[in-house]
Amino acid sequence: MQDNSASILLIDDHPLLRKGVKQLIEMNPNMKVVAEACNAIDGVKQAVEHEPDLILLDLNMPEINGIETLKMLREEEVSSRIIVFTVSDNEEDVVAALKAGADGYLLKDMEPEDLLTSLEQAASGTLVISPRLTTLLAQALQSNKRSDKVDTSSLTPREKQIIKLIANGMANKVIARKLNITEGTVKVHVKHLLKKLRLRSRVEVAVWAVQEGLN
Amino acid sequence: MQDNSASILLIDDHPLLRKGVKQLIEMNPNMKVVAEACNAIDGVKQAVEHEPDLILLDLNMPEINGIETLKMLREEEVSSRIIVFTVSDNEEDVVAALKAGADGYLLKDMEPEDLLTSLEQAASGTLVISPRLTTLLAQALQSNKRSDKVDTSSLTPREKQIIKLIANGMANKVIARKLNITEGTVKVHVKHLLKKLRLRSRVEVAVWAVQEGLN
DNA sequence: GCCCACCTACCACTTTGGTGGTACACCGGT
DNA sequence: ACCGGTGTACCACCAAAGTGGTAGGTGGGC
Repeated sequence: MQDNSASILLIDDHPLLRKGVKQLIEMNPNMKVVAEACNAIDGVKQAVEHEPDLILLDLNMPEINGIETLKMLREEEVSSRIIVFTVSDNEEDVVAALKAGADGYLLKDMEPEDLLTSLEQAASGTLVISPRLTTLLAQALQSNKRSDKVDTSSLTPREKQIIKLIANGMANKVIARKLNITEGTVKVHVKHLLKKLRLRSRVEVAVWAVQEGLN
Repeated sequence: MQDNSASILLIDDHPLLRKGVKQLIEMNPNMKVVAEACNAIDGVKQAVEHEPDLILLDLNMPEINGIETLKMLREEEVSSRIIVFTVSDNEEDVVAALKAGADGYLLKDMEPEDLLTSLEQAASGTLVISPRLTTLLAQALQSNKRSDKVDTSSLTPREKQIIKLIANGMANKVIARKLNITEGTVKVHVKHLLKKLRLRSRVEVAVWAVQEGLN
């Protein structure tokens, strides 16, 4: 806050890389590295102490990995924007990072000048993502299509309909009213679909349906 | 299958645009427009009849919109790759299309040559997405962070823990064993968190937790 | 015509879930 | 030293969910 340059914290277990990134960043007078850390514990400590505008966080770290670190930072209610900065273009990592609340995901193989502009954007509040990851993100959203372990095909239309209503949190009685059938009949359908899906309660049905994207 | 060029079906209510796209596509000898349709019903019919390699689908259509059309095509078990081709860079549209199983999402303001290469990629099985949509997709995945309508802050650690277990489909008894407390105590916690979250059953808790990404 | 899958309905029954209340122990803050 | 929040436990009670079985009506397919 003393000057108008964005303060940055680097968390990465690789000293050489920190050095390089720091040099790069400080070529831009609008940004300044105010602290560095080589592991999660120290990173969280520095973050709490400095409350930087941006945190550049590596995913591959010994002991506690980046995602965990991210969660720890969120627990501490650090207000900084957290940008994951890593070599991993693995779908799971990207999705996990974003779900954990990352404000950006940049790959280490970016061109230096692109990195700088991305960081400036991030500092100004934009969610930044390496363009290479577009397809990955789209696939993550599509998640339903793939991996239908349970054979949803054996379900009758009525059963599918009731699954959706259960996934909306409705009780048997409410479902019965909505479909103009008796509660007993709803129970019959529920019983059958539980058998078919090999689940043990409507709660499991609900979470399964939501995760499968049956809306 | 007769020749090795990719067959394409255009579904768009705008004849002029169909004409333009068709001309563009047929500049590439590897692709061929085999049919056109100006609405959902006709589109599905043509799709079933021709089973084209690719379907270019507009979202803004009278009567039945593109997303619904997409679902209808999936219902018919059409094997074609379906590429949404639209002006809408609206997050909801993109997400809905991908969740409904679109194999691509391209914006109409693309450069013609980029469109051609994207279509070629799509025909060869790649999921194609207009680069402009990256940030949008990322935001969709982050969905948890934003819009905490319910004040999750008032929950005690124990309650949060139990919410997660409920979201895993566990019964009170199972939760009790896992936490080494009595079932009665679990019920107490459930009762309290239902009040705090203003929900009416553990099923609602489960779907809320899953949607909020509390894993 | 008959069979089969599906949807519907009713029954009795057990288990699980949710409500209301009281109570005690622990801990951190005033 | 007292208070409030938290976690634990017990109780009784009623509501909801799930199980087993039987059974009638419908519509499509052989």
